[in-house]
Amino acid sequence: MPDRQIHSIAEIAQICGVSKATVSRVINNNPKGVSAETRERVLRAIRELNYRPNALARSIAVSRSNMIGLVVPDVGNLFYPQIIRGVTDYADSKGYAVLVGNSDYNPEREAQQLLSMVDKRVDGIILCSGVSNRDFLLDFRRYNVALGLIGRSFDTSVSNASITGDNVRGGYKSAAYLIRGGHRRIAYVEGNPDVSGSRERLEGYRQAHTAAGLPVYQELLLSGEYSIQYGRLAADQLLNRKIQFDAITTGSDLIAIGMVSQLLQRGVRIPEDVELIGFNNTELASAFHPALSTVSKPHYDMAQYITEQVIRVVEGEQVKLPHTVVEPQLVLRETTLPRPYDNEY
Amino acid sequence: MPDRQIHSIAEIAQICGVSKATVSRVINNNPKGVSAETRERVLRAIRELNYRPNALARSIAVSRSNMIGLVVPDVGNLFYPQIIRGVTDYADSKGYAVLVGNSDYNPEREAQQLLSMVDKRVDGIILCSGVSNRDFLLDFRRYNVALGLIGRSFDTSVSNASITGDNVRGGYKSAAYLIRGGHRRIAYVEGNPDVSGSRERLEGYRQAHTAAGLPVYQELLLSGEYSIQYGRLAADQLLNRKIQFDAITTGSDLIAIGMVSQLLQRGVRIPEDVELIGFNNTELASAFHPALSTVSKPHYDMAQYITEQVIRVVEGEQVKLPHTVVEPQLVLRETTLPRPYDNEY
DNA sequence: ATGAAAGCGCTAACAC
DNA sequence: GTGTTAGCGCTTTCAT
Repeated sequence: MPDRQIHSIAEIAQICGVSKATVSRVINNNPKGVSAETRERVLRAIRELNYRPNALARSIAVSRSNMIGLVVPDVGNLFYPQIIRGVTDYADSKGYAVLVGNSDYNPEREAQQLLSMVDKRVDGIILCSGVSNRDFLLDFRRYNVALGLIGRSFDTSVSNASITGDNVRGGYKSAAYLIRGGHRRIAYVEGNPDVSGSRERLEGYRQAHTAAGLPVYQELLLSGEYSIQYGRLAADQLLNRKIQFDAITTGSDLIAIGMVSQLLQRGVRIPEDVELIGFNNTELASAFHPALSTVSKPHYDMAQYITEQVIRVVEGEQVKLPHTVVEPQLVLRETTLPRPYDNEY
Repeated sequence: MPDRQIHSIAEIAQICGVSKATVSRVINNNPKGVSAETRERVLRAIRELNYRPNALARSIAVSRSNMIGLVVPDVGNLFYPQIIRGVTDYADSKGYAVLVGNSDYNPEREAQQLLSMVDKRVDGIILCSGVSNRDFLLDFRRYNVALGLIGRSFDTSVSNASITGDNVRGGYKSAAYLIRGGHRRIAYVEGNPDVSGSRERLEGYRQAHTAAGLPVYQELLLSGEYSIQYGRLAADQLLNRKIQFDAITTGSDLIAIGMVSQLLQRGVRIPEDVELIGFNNTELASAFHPALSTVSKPHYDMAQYITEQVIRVVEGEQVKLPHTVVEPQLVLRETTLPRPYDNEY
């Protein structure tokens, strides 16, 4: 059985008959201050003993952990893989490890996760469409960790950087497209109503109606959670309560999938009887059958972008465009009827 | 602007006029060794200064980080949310944070991620259906971190615990069901062929054919990657090459979804013309239209389970059932034709 | 080029 | 009940 040891810089130093400082220099391959031959000797010892420098110890010495925290509502939700991948990819490319946590759309849990990451002294945090209120976040800044927001825009004072889709515009575009198609009773089905994105999309939905001089019916406004299951439930509710509707916009592709699935099962034809538009253009939207019409944003890129910004502030670099909002695009597929559309509104 | 400071135990000690040891005692609410009033005084200072103990410093002092590492092939793949959620849930409940990394099905990348977690001195690692070979893993044990494997079974010497579905049985069951349905040219479409699960499922597929006295045709064996996109591609290949097939088993629901999607589009009826069975019973399988018949395993529970085991070894507790394999179940839905089946083989 | 020593923020053994 | 001290594994300043 080989030696099962984690060695320390002191051991290596002793073995090579040099000081810890010297070993430290070669580890961080400090270009100067160590002769070629000692460097070689040290490197050999390191290799032979399979020595791995203790990053934690290093972190406390330099007050820099090279870790960033990522807190999302629910890593189990099929919307997040893109985000997580974007963050891990960029972080990894810059030598940062990423710590993940779930907030479960719960402000207390979210605060808890955020603080737990502070305890671990992450250099920066990426908070995904949080439920935190402005005051908490503002206060949170006292901990002096770089904070990036994705999917939510506050005033700029609460974070170092943020990127989000324009949810109002997104809600507007999908509703407007349906209105233009002649629909007058468009159901709006949202996920968690506490999330700011939900409220913003609803606002867009309202604006589209107002702009067209149409009323908004309270009974057509549903909300629950961002899941396939809830989509099913919502479809059942609409049908069971015999609420009349001729089209649907949703706050998530997952909800959309659940609804389509259930609607179809109950004999409602899509898009002939009911047109429907999802949200987010996840991988699923195009694969689903029928393929979902939806509102698209480049989540992976957005995740990479916010990670870049956060790391920039960590490393003291200039952050250009700290607060960005991206214009969502309507992607028309099979759950809507074709009609001329040129991204004109 | 409020103070933006991270304080240290020394500051708190000084402010309260006590020693660091005392502050340490109250932080770890060491029940004995500090009077009620000093405790109160210290707690107040902590609260007022918003002091957060440095977990990194603590980690190096106690040689325990309360972090566990999770490395999966691709956090962006829709199969992993369940796993990640299972791991984070259990870890969180026990006070552990989780570090995630992608291996991209690449042995070098995987080794890199594993070592990077060693550097961060995670207490344990959960490796998800890795591509590492036995020798590497065996050698890896030198670093003395608890290792749990999910989705892959080696001989027990390379890990402290493991859990996996019985892929051979899974492959067998789906092929056998199709054979029993009278099919004789069953395409087998896999993801990354380097992953052990792929080979095992293929083995099951072979066994089912052998048991029925049927030949296996090389041209019906495809593999690529675990994605919707590859499923589409595979469907096209089969069709374009005019390869005759009357049923399909796949190594992943994602591949299945891609295939169904493309097959339907090209006018192949499912299940009338071609029956198809997915693998893993992800959330998508039941939501998809038509709902996927598939092979099911309780991934979330498995993830929780392996995390529990890993944490047990970290905490020096007994690990019962360290190496577990779970029997997969055939779940029949709409991509297969109904016929009597009682999980009898 | 190399080493000694102090320091990072914490815990723990021991003394009082 | 509380303080002193050494130590965890590293970096870094300052000598030499």
